[in-house]
Order: sequence, then C-alpha cells, then structure tokens
Amino acid sequence: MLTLTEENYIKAIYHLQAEDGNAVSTKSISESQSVNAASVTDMFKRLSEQKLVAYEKSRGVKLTDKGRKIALKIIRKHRLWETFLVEKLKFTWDEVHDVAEQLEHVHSDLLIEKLDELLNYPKFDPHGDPIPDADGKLTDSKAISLTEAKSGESYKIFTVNDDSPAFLKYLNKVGLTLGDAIKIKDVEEFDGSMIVLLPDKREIILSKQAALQLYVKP
Amino acid sequence: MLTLTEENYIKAIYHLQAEDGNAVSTKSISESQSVNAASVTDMFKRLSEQKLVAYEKSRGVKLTDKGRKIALKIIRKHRLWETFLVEKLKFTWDEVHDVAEQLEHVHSDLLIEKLDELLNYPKFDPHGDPIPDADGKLTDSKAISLTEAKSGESYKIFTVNDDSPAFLKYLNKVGLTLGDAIKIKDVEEFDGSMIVLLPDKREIILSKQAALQLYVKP
DNA sequence: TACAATATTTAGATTAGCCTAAATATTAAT
DNA sequence: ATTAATATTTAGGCTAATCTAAATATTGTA
Repeated sequence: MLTLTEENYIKAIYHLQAEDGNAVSTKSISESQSVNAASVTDMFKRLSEQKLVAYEKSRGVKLTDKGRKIALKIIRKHRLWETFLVEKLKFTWDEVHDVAEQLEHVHSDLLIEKLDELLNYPKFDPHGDPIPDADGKLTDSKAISLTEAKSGESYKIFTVNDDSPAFLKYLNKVGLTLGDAIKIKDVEEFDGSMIVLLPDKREIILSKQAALQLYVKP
Repeated sequence: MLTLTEENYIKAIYHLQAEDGNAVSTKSISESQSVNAASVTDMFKRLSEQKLVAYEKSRGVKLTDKGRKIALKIIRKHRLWETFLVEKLKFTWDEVHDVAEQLEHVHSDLLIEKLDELLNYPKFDPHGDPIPDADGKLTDSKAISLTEAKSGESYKIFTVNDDSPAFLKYLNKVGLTLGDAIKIKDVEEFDGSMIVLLPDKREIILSKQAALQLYVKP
C-alpha cells in the first residue's frame, strides 16, 4: 500500500499533467508540494520503481495507467468527502479543503461505497468538479452548474447532481427533463433564483438550490 | 502536533492504564502495538520529553494530565466516528473498528463538533462505550444499554443516548422519564423487545431499537 | 537470599522522506 | 553556436520509527 506522501505526489502529478498532458517537471512538483527539488527526484525514482510513473531523467514523469487509476481513486474520495462535509455537516466551501485533504487518505472501499450511497451518487462536488465513479470514469467536466450559466444564453440539461427521488419528482413536476434545451431569461440578484424558458415555451422559476443540482452544457 | 504513531501509543497507554491505574509496562505496549520492546523504550523517552507521560526507567509510564487530555480527545473522535459509521452509513459493529482507527487521526476541531451535532450529541458509541465530551468528561461507564439488562432485574434510567426530539417525544408518550425506576418483566427472544414495569405499575413494551438508546444502572 | 527467568535498556542498523551543497544537464538569449 | 540562466541530479546528512543483539535490571522461586 502507498504511503500518505506517495499518494500526495501521485495526486499532484495527476493535477499538473491534466493541465496540458505533458510530462510533469521536478520543479512544478517541488513547488506544489513545498519540498526541495532533490526530494522530488528521490520520489520520482521510488514511484518509477513501483511502475506508477514513467520517469525519464531530467525530462519529468507521466502517470502510468496504474498511477492514474490510483490518482482517480484519491480524487474520488476527496470530492465525495467535500460533498459530505458541505451537504451533511454544513461546512462552507472554504472550510472543506484541508479536512478533505486528510479524509481522502483513509483506506476503506466499503466506506467510500457507503458514503457515495448516503450522498445519492453525486456526479459533481460542491465546487462543480466532477467526481470519478468507482471505475475511475469522469463525467465530462465541461458541464457547469446552472448557477454559473449566463442570463440570455441557451443550454442543454446534461445531468443532475442529486439523484434523490425527491429532486427527480420535483423536476418532473416543473416539467424539466434530461437533455432539454433551455434558455436563461433572467437571474434574480437577490436570491439567485432563475427564470428559465422551456422547450415548450413555458417559463418557470428555479430556486438557486435547484439550479445548483442541475448541470448544463452550452 | 503529535505524529500518528505517538497518538497510537498515547491511546494504548490510556487503555492499559484504565484497567488498573498502575504504571504501564514496556512489555504490555510492545504487545498491544506489535512492536519490539526496544522501540517502546525509545517512544517512552520521546513522550516523556514532551511531558505526555511520566516515565520511570524500568518501571513504566503513567499519562500526565496533558497526555490524558490528548488520549480522551482521540477516544472521543474514535467513538463518534464509530457511531457515525453504524448510524449513518449502516456499517455493522464488526466493520467499524479499522475504519474508525484511521478516522480518529483526522485533525479538525470543527469536524468533530459538526459530527457530534449531526449525531445528536450521543453519550455512548454502538458498543455501549461512553463518548467523552468536548472537555474530556466521561459519562459514568457503569451504565449499560437497556438491551443488556436482565429479565427480572430492576434498574434506574440513567441517560438517553439519542437526544433527538423524535425520541424524547416518544419517551414522553409512553410515560418514561429520566431517573425512573423500572423492572424488566420479560424479554422477547424473537425481536429483542421488552416488557417493562413502570413506577406507576403500568406495563409497556419497548422495541429493541428504543431499548438500545436507553442507558440504565442497576 | 541467591539465582534463574523475565523484562528493560542500550548500542548500532535500516528505511522513508526530507534537507543542503555541489555537479551536471537543459533551455534561452545574444 | 556559445554562454548565461535555470532545472535537475548526485552525494552526503538528518530525524522518526522501527529492528536485532547484547547488556542490565527486576521479579519470583527454591
């Protein structure tokens, strides 16, 4: 099993590699982890021995499939815990990160499954970042929460973040379906509620709470 | 801040000292932590330097007030997490220990406060062990869950484990109050429900679920 | 009380993860 | 294309937590 430190390096490599797909440099990890570059070289060698990264001397590392799988599992845990902290423990967005950073290193597949279930299998965390599923698959991250959609623009409903019967029933009642093309008529500054034009030309009002759970693409 | 290993030693010392109040030997910790006795001597010295234990060479250690405070905080976290795992995530009793063992080392006062709140400030964990409060105070551990009470015996209601309005309302409805002297008339083998004689001579039936939340003293 | 059995400590090594300083490699600019 | 600036690696050391083997202390029993 990986040490906590190895897990943190793997995660950092994943995030930096995601930016452009190039090999990740010693320097960038040294900065992101606040450690000396020499220590990073050490760790690159150790991770390479475990076949978690492909390491080319002086050119940096790329995650192997094995490494990427581990990274996605850690990210899955991190984002599920963030969701838990905000939704169940009423943390604010800015309070969750440090705690999730610790919780993500707890090892228990059962725990993650049960947590996922408790939260209704969310696809996005409170920051709108996609949560990898148990197989490491990510929902296309170009979807955004409806709360971030702009007034006047048109979108297609891509997914719902909250699969609970209560929310699905609500959507059904207001007449909103997955895949619907909608247009934002107006956003109320005061409470973040939105006036939305449906495909059948009806206009409905969505609360900010509802909009948060709807993910759309332009 | 203490390392994970230091925390585990402190906790082990607390549990062994609780047994009889004597100093804790190198050997007993060596066995409980599955490490070599020489390693324990090393750690005793380090903990002693930090004034977490009083160490007398070849005679063992006793926790200082500072050490005991830390032990109680770790135990509080462990038992709150166990309660969470069983009550909210539907773990069975035997599945919780290893996971709680990891979760207890997450450092965040806010997290523990919020978790305590989510669980309705429980006084006992799923195994019936008392949960220290935020100041490290323990509810007298001689209280037992009503489910462990014997048929034919008399008890006094000492505390309730679930402070939720729903449960308190239920107790009120059946006419049970804190401090009541009750007698167990019979325990139904099949579902664990109990026939209980109240001070006013009325007999009521308590479900196992309700009995689990009631703590009594002989 | 003496001595054998058991427990504890000391001494010296090892590993992971970090450091600094010096050597080497890569990249960018003239 | 050369050189200066920047990045990377190597070499050697440190600390926490572990180990084994040997030395010492404590305890229990004849």
